[in-house]
Amino acid sequence: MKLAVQIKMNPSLYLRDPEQSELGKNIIKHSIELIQHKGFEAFTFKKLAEAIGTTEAGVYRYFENKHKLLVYLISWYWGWIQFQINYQTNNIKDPVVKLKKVIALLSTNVEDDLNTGHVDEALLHQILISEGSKAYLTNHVGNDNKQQFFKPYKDLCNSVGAIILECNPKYKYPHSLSSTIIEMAHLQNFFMNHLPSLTDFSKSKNENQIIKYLEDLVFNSIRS
Amino acid sequence: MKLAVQIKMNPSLYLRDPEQSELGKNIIKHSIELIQHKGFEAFTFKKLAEAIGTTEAGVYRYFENKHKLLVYLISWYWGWIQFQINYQTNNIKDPVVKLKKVIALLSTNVEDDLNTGHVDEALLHQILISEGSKAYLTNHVGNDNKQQFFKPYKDLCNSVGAIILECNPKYKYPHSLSSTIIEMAHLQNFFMNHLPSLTDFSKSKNENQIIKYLEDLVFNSIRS
DNA sequence: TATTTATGATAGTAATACTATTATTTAAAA
DNA sequence: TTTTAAATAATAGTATTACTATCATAAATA
Repeated sequence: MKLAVQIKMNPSLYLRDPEQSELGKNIIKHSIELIQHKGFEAFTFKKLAEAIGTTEAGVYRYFENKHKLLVYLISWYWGWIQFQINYQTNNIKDPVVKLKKVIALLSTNVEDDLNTGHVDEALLHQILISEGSKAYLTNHVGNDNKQQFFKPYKDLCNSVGAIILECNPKYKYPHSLSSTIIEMAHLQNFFMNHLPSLTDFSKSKNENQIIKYLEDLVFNSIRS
Repeated sequence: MKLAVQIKMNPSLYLRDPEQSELGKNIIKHSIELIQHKGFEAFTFKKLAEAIGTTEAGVYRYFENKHKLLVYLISWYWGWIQFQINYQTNNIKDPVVKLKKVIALLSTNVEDDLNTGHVDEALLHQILISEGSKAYLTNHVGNDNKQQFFKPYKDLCNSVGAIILECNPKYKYPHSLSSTIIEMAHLQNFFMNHLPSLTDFSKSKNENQIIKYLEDLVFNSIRS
């Protein structure tokens, strides 16, 4: 039997639930491929429709615009990562070990999760690295936030913050450190591959170095 | 006599040097105001032309497209910050004091520098917070990088990295820590104001807390 | 004074980001 | 099984964006 992982999505992100139809699932699948390949700026609903074999209007029936589609994909990813974290740290007692696991999960290039048919998590991870911050770096972030578009991100930030506090209940900046870990796991990866002189990982381009850097950063802060 | 600060810009960023004419200076001045006010996505050359009282074609004679204009503004800002850092840490011997000064300069909301007539640094600082990462988070980052568009950022990262090494010559991640400081000085500020639950500065919304957080993060790492 | 150079005014194009309409297919309810 | 509703396909159309091109005029320079 297939263990179907279902991520609960905020309904105000879509007009029609893409999980409920083949066309919807195709929109998700191909938008991930296209955004990853062309970049979010060059991605259009017309190109998406062509890739699927439907029409522009068909896509608009599911998503109001490409920004909401991006936020949908990103929310999905955070929900999925949250699930991975819960699952993989479930029976770990030591909060330090737990936090290391979280850092590794956030920094490692993901493999496609076969439990989620139409979503390629490896590509989605790449989208998060290159496009993730565009979800909130907009003029309408306030409105989007009111509509709870960023709840999965905030929830994740809270979970990680809680583990940080388990490590050291007196640490003063659990949320900021948490958002720093999450953002830097992605940004140092982007820099490593595209602007290597902004990192110290230029030669080997190995994500394990990012993990070591983040562990060094995080545990020196927490333990002091 | 006026101490005119001139930031040397990469000529491949523009078609005609905007510093050399009134129209050019107006393009800089009004683009800063418009991008800050409307956000980069909603900013267009047509709106800019209307604000200045020229035509779209007039703007296109100076900048090939709005992305290059954004990169121009951001490069200008990094050049200016570099100058501020050099100037304000000039006679400081202690690298720890120097690094604290750098953190403060990067994190503090800037005042308009009256030595630079057509550039409002306070607004430009806001642009860096909200739009800064869009300069490099594109599909054409490789090409842009080849054309040296990000040199001012890299130079800054190197300078800060050098100070970090002065504090502790054995520290392993000077560049990554440096880019972490620079990015987080802006991102924690954005979060504080727009997604406060991703930070621990929600109530007071005071940038001094960001400075304290970054100092804690940085010096615990360096000194260990 | 002649001539280069920058600007202004105007037009035009291809692509983007949508909205609307109608016909057709598919699936669910009666 | 028929009726009805819902989803999709096909097509068209609009306003805005992101440009390029042309030509006249004003200002600066040789």
